[in-house]
Amino acid sequence: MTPQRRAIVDCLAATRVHPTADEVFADVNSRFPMTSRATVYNTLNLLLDAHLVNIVEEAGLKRFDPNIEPHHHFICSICGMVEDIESPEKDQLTLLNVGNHVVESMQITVRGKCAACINRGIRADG
Amino acid sequence: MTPQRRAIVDCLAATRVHPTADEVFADVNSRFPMTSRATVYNTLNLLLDAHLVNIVEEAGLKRFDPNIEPHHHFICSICGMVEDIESPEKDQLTLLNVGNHVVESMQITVRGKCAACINRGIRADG
DNA sequence: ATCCAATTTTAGATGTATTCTAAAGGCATG
DNA sequence: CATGCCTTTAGAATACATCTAAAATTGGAT
Ligand SMILES: [Mn+2]
Ligand SMILES: [Mn+2]
Ligand SMILES: [Zn+2]
Ligand SMILES: [Zn+2]
Repeated sequence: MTPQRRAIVDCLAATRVHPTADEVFADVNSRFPMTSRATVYNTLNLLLDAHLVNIVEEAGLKRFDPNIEPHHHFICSICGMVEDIESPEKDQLTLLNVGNHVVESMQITVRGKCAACINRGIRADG
Repeated sequence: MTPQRRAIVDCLAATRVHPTADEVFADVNSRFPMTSRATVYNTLNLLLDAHLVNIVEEAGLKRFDPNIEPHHHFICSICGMVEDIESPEKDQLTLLNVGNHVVESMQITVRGKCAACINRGIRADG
C-alpha cells in the first residue's frame, strides 16, 4: 500500500459520483503531483480484479464505483451524472433464468433528467 | 437513402446480435467494398439521433441495437454476447420516482454465463 | 548499514474506438 | 451544362485506455 495507492483508494471512498479514471487521476494528482496516469489505471485495475470496485459504463466512459453492494443506478441523459439508487426496486427483481444461460446478477439502470438539470432548464426558460 | 445507408440499415435489421460499428462496417463492406468507416459511423449516429436504433455499452464497446421497443438484455461475462430478453421481468418494474429526478426509462441488465460458453467450458474440462 | 530480489511507479509509446476534416462525388433543379 | 446541396471518402486527429521498459522504492537477508 503506497501513498499513491492510498490516495486512489481514499479518492474512491470519499466520493459518490462514480469518477472516471481521469477524474481519479486529477484528484490524486492534486495531492501527489507526480502520480502518473499509468499508476492510476494500474491501481484501478488491481481494485477491479480484487472485486473492491465495480465499473459502470456510460457514454463511452468507464466510471468506477466503490460501492460493491449490489445496487442500481440513475443516469442523467443531459449531464451524464450517475447516482446510486438505494433500491426498493431491487426487491422487485427475482433472479430468474434467462434461456439456458446461468444468471449471476441483475441490475436496473434508470434513465431520465436529474433534478439539477431540470432546475437549470427551468431557469434558462424563465 | 443511398445504397450504403440501405446496406447499413439492412445489416442492422437482419441481426439480433447487437453489432459494433466495426462489425457493421465489415458486413456492409463485404457487399459495398468502397464503403468507408466514416459513412458507417455517420449513418449509425444519424439513426441514433432519429431514435431508430439504441446503444448498448459493454466492455468499452458501443453495440447498436435496432430493437427500439423497451426491452432488457442478457450479457455474457465470458464472450460478451448481448441478447435481448423477451421480458416477463419488464412487468416487474414500476416506473417510480428516484429522488427529485424525472424518470424516463428503466432497463434491466442481466449478467452471467451464456449457454454456449458453459458448453465450451464443460467440453474443455471433460 | 548494505545488498539484493521483488514490487511499484513513471514517462512515454502504443493500441483501439470514434470523430473530424477537407476534398471529391452524386444528384436534382434551373 | 451550371449550380447548390447533400453524401461519401480517406486519412488525420482525438480520446480513452493499456503496455513497455527503465528507474525508484520496498522489505528481507546478511
Ligand atoms: Mn454505484
Ligand atoms: Mn436489444
Ligand atoms: Zn443532469
Ligand atoms: Zn458467452
